[in-house]
Amino acid sequence: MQSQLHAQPIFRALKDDVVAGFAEYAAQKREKKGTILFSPETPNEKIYFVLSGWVKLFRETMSGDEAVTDVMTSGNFFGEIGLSGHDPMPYGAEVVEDADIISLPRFLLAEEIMRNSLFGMAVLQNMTRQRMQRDMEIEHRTVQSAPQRIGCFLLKFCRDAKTSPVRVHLPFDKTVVAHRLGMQPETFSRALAKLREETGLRVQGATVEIDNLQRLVDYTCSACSSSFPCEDKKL
Amino acid sequence: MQSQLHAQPIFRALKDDVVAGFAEYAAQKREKKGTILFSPETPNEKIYFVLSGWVKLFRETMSGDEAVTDVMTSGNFFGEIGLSGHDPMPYGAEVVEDADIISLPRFLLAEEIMRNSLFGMAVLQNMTRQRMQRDMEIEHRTVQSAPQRIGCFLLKFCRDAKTSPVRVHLPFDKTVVAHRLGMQPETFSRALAKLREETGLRVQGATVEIDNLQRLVDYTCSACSSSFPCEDKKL
DNA sequence: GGTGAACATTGACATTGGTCAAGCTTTCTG
DNA sequence: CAGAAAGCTTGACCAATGTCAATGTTCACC
Repeated sequence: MQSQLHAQPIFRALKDDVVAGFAEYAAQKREKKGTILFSPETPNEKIYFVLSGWVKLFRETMSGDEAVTDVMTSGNFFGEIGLSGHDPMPYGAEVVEDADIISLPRFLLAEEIMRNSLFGMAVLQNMTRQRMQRDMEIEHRTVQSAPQRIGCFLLKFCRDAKTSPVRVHLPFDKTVVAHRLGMQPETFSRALAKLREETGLRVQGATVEIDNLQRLVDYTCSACSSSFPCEDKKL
Repeated sequence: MQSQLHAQPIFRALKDDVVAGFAEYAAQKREKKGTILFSPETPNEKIYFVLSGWVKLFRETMSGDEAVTDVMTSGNFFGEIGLSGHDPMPYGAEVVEDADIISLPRFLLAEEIMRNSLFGMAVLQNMTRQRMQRDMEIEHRTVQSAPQRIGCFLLKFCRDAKTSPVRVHLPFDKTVVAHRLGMQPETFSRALAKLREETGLRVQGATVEIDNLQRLVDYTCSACSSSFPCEDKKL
C-alpha cells in the first residue's frame, strides 16, 4: 500500500519514510457502487484517495434536490476541507462506479504541511486548481446550453486524441453525468440527441463516436472562455 | 500603509518586520468604478487587497457573455491564483464601486509561504474557504429559483440582525447583483418583485426593508443545504 | 437646476429546461 | 434463462428564464 500512496500525485515528492509513516495509518478498501463514504450528517476525519473507480461529491438540500460539484477518479483525493478537526463535511461523497479507495486520517496531512512547506505548497496548489475548476464550472453552467455542456464533457476525454474518429466511453451512468453537468436525466437525453444532430457524432449506449472532432469543438467551445484543449494550466 | 496591510486578515499573525518588508513593494491606489484591474489578456504578477469599495471577478467568453464568480470587498484579496509567475489570469477583475486597493507582487507571498508554514496554512485555509463558497454557489445556481437566490443574497447582509425590521442597502448596482447571482438584469427585476409578493419585503431603489425576517428565511432557505445564518464554518 | 448617460423596469414573446408518466433496454441475480 | 431492478428514452405539457424593445428613473456633472 505504501507504493500506492507514494504514487499519488500529491505525495510524489515526499521522502520514503514520511510516506511509510502515513501508510501505517492508512486503510485500503474496495467500495461498491452506491456506497456513501460520508455525508454532511456524519463527522469525518479522513481524506480519501481514489485508486480506481469513480466517486461523486454532492450537496443535498432538505427538499432532496442535489447538486453534484465534482466526480473524481484515480489520482484525485477529497475530504481535505478543514484539514484537521472532526466537523461534518459540508458535502457528501458517494461511489458511482466500484472503486478502490485509501483513507487516511486528516491530521497526518496537517502535520506534514506544517513540517514541510514544499508539501504545503503542493496542497495549496491542488486546492487552487480545484477552485479554478469550480470557477470554470460556474461559467459553464451560466453561459453554455445543455448540449454544449455535454460536448465540453466529452471533449475532456479527447485531450490526447489528435486524429479524428475518436471513441469515448462514458465512465459512469448517464444520470450521474447529467447531474454532474447540472441538468436532469431527461434533459441530458434530449440534449445528447441534439448534439448528435448538430455535430454528427454517434451514440451507442455508453459509447460515443466522434467522427469530426473539430465540428464538436466549434459547436461547444464557442460558449466558453477557454478553448480546446482546455487543460488546467500547469501551476 | 503598513498598518493597513497588517490589518488584512491573512496578514494579522505576521511579525511587524515581515509586513514592513511587504509594504516596501506595495502600492495603494484609489480606483474608479469601471476600472479593469486585470483581464485574461494581460499578464499579471500582483495580488490585490480591497480596503474599501467592491470589485467583481468574472470570466468572459468569446461571444461576450460573462459569468461573475465573486464580488469582493474590504478584507478580501484576489489574484493569488498560481501564486508566482506571470501567466495571465484565467479571469478578470473590474471595480464596480469606487475602491481603495493595495497591490503587492505575488512572489512575496510565495516566499513567505515557504518560509513560514503557519502563514502557508492560513493561505491554504483561505483558498479552502473560497472553494467551499464556489461549491455553495454551484448548489445555489442548481437548486434555487431566481427569487430564492436574491433572498439568499439579501440574507448575507442580515447576519447580525436579530430583531425583525431590517434595512439592507444593496452595495452595488442591481445589474452586478444580477450577474453575481447568475441571471439577467430583467430577470432580477421581476424576481425581486416576486420576492416582494412572497415575503412581504419592501424595495425602494437600492434599499430593501425586511419586516419579517423569518418569512424570508423560510422562503429562501428551503432550497439550500445549509440554513440561516449560514456563515462559513470557522476553519 | 437642467441635461444626458447610466441604470432599472416593463411588456411581449421565444426558448430552454423541468416535470410527470409511460414504455423501453440493459444488467444483475437467482 | 427468467424475472426483476435499474437505467434510459420519449411524449406531452408547463414553468422559468432569456431576449428585444420601449419607457421610466436616478444621478452626476456642467
